[in-house]
Amino acid sequence: MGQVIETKAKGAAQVAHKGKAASRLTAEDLRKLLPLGEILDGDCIEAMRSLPDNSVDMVFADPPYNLQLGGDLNRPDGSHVDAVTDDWDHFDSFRAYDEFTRGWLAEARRVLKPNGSLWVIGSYHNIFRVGATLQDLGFWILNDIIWRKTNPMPNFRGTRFTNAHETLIWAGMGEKSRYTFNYRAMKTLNDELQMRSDWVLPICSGAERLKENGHKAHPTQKPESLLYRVMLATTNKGDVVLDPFFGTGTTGAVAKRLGREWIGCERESKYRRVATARIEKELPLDESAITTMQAKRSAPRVAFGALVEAGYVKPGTVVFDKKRRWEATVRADGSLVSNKQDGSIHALGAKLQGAPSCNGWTFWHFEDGNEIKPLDAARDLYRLATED
Amino acid sequence: MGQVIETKAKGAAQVAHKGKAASRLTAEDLRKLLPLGEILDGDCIEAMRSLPDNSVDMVFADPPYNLQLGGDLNRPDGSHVDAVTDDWDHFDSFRAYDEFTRGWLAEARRVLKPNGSLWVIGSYHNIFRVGATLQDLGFWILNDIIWRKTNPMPNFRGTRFTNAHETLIWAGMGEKSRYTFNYRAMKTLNDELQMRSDWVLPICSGAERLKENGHKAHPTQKPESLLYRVMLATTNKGDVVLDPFFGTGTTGAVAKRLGREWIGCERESKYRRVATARIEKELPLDESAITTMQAKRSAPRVAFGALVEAGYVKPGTVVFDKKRRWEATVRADGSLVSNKQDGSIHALGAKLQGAPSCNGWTFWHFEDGNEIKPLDAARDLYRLATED
DNA sequence: AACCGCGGTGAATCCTTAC
DNA sequence: AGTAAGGATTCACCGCGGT
Repeated sequence: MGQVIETKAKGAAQVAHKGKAASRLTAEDLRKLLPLGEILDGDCIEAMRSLPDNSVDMVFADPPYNLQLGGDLNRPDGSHVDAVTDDWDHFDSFRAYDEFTRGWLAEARRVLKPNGSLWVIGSYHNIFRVGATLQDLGFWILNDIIWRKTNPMPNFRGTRFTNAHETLIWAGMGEKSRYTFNYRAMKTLNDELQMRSDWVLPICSGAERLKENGHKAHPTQKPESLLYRVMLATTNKGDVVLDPFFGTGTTGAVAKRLGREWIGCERESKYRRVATARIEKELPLDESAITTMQAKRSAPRVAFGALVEAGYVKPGTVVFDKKRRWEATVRADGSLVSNKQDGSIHALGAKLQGAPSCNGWTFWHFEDGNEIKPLDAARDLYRLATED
Repeated sequence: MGQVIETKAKGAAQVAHKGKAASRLTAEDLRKLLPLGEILDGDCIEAMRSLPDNSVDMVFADPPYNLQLGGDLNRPDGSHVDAVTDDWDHFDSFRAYDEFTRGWLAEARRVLKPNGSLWVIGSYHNIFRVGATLQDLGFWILNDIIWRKTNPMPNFRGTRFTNAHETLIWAGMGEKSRYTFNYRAMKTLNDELQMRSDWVLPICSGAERLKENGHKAHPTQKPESLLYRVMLATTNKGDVVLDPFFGTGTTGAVAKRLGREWIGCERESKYRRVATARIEKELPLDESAITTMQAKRSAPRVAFGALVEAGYVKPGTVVFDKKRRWEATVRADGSLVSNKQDGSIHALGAKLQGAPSCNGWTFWHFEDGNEIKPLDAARDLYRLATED
């Protein structure tokens, strides 16, 4: 396991196993021909060519996103944002990126078993192109999955919405082909509720983030929790998982832990080295432990603006404190305005009282019929109505 | 408002207003030519042809995505695309959908102002194709937004993840083009945290869901809260919003409420009828309720020198950063001097910190009695006093 | 010991106006 | 059109060192 081999060394095997011949081999024969637990050196399309047809159960791919970043970016405190500027993420045009995408997807398709499935992760920069291309190649999308990051990087310049998620596509080989989906495992993992298409997970940081000389070893290391859920959901124990963009080997580490076989492709020797050492250290779980990891459910935070949007509090509503010392009017964005001063329910409450802070939910009240209620009461109603 | 007109009736106008001629008209002239508050009858590509170039501030589109509905597909030239339901022919079906998509997106692009923006909503069936196509046409994606449904329909057969979200794409006209984004309003709406790319909103149900004879009037009616957030974020009061797939008029209803102008296209007379009645009943909010928190950038610009001239900050005043790592003295012309270095409040702050830039208004502080205040506080006072 | 403040950082298509 | 200057802008989490 973890051994790095040269693509070239598989040259002979490639010829022997390609084409229909492979289907005449038994499953066990086929498996013996696969470089299980190895990181293939070189361009992923080339490397995949060394693998036989119809031999892999699942492909997980984290391709370059083609970010097309502009100049430097600094945080409001002046510190510099460490961007992804590596050569491997640079393409000359959408066309060039599409060609690259079509190339590796076609190889992945050849290598996949008829009932295998494909996962790809990406952002809005590339995921629409990837999705359209894989549909063109005959893949059948089963779900798109949203990874909602609990701790994304903010938008420092206040120019757009915080980019707080990434998208994964899960696809089968065709409309009629079968695929593995461990429904019960997912439901158990999710407190006996069906697992949804949005997954709330933190980004990879802390001890899990691999470092070399104090710097991150890879700019885009994915969290193990993400791969954990992917594999638990759509592979069985002993299945073969191929990752064409292996990087620092998150896929390999999680596969080993969960008792899946793995094959990686990675052209940067530095990443291969880091991944090999990482996976070496990983210990397989025993079977009983595999089902114990539980997903945390977080209490939903409700913004006052959401109540306004949803009509629980109408713009124009007059609100006031309990002693009616101050009055304010609700505006469309959930701000309050009062006599030339305005702000959020919390900020305006604080400003008017001259206090450092204020809980607007309990400070401000409104009339409901002839009752006087705090904003908090409207929030309770909203939570009841939108509960999962 | 709410009147339904025939596309054909605009035929003459169409010729007169198309092309470069439109750009020579004043904004007010142009607006008079637009069918504001009307639902254009017919295929949306045809209907959009009746609108002048560069005349619309925002397009919100909820296109059909069911690839089996061949009857919904028309080529850009208006000709009908035969339904292709054979599973072996999915490629052709995608191609027809792409053609249709390219057709309406191209018209939307022509009609949009140079600094306008486009919203499209879809699911994994179509959104990847739409996203790739709009990139190909030159649109520049600003965000992809996830509408995370609080109450999605479960996956009854337990064969996949619960499809609990839809995807929206927000795009500007090009990489360099500007666009409207009401950052402060969004931050306020989200309790003083940046609005993220994942929006948690309930699906449209209950009293909001339009019914006819006890059955839902439209199969995919969108919640008003979704349109509310879209319009509040990316349009200003009085802006023109075009919806090429108007359906039961959620876009029109919310636009009217928020003081935006709207134009719809809808080929089904039943939907036009329902939408017209619905929008008729909608009441606009009054102006003060529509007002939202304003960006600091929109406040009149004040030179620091003006504060010195007016005596709000006296020459010779010692200013310092919050941690008192640096000190400087105010000179008569509004520059600062510190230990042989000098410059504007911004330039000197940047120089001393070795930072690429610095906001001198918030960086430098001064003593006022025994309080320490940022220069920004003096600017606020000056602005209040010199308000017109 | 537990808590607090500070510094660091993460797949990011991240400014606007005047001259 | 290009350049220079003004000045607006951040959330969650982790580790460390001091109290």
